[in-house]
Amino acid sequence: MPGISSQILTNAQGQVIGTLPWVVNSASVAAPAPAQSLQVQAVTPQLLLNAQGQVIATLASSPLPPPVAVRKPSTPESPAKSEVQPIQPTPTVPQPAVVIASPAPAAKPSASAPIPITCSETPTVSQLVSKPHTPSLDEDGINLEEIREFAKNFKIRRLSLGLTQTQVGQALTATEGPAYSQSAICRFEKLDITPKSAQKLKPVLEKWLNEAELRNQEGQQNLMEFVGGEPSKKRKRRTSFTPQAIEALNAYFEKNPLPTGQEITEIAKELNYDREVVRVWFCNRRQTLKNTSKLNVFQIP
DNA sequence: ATGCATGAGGC
DNA sequence: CCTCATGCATG
Repeated sequence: MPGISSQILTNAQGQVIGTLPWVVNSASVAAPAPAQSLQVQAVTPQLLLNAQGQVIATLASSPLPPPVAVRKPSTPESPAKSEVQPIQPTPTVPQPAVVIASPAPAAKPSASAPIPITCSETPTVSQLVSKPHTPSLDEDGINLEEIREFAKNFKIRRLSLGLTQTQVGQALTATEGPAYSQSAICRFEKLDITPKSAQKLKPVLEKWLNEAELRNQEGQQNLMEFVGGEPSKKRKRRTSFTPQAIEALNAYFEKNPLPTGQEITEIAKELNYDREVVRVWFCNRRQTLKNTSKLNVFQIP
């Protein structure tokens, strides 16, 4: 899928509110406007990137258009059905012609600075008062909002590049640095992981994505090549519990999510499953509960 | 997208 | 044995 790139529109919070597909290296401009192009005529937003290729601001020749409908670029392979849903118009204030997106989420050790230092001018009341940002840090000082923000952003930008989770995973393992699988990408996007994991993944994905977007602009999409299935140990075949067993296990779990060795043995015998399998089931059950009740709380795609 | 499995680190 | 971070395998 060469030549396809997109322009990303962001609001003051650096949230992506839309993407504009465009043709990069087409032979000429003689071609009539793409049939399915958006109706954002007259508006020619520009992207301002920082050294890391991050979007730090967008320029619009006129007042920003009303929430632009996102056009889902057809993904090359996976028939992915429900990948993107319309982006809800972010509850933000009127957009000026020049909006400065989130100040490059680079290094930000802890909470945000108290009062924004402005030029030698006396701060206005609104400046002092408007502190609407509730960083909602978690117990470990992780900015959950920022994570959610990036996750949402990541998915949109990934799709804009026409990449699947699998491709990202492969590319990620191909290039240097931490490697992650499709599963990891999926879980990150839907925040089905602990805030800690998310924060660890974020920089990796961020870096990779920026590089991918750069290559894409340069036409070369040679970021993907390779992928050799290496020898993998033989795994135990995945156990498939019967609906009845699941029901029983859940019942036991409700009674006591942390059964003792004895109890596990009994449950295993009762349901006629390998003891170890039952033990792992409880472990996974507990883990799932934790993961789906953190960053995740609120969303339901 | 998720369910079950693996392995490291910690009591 | 548990928790955690991850991934292979599967519906």
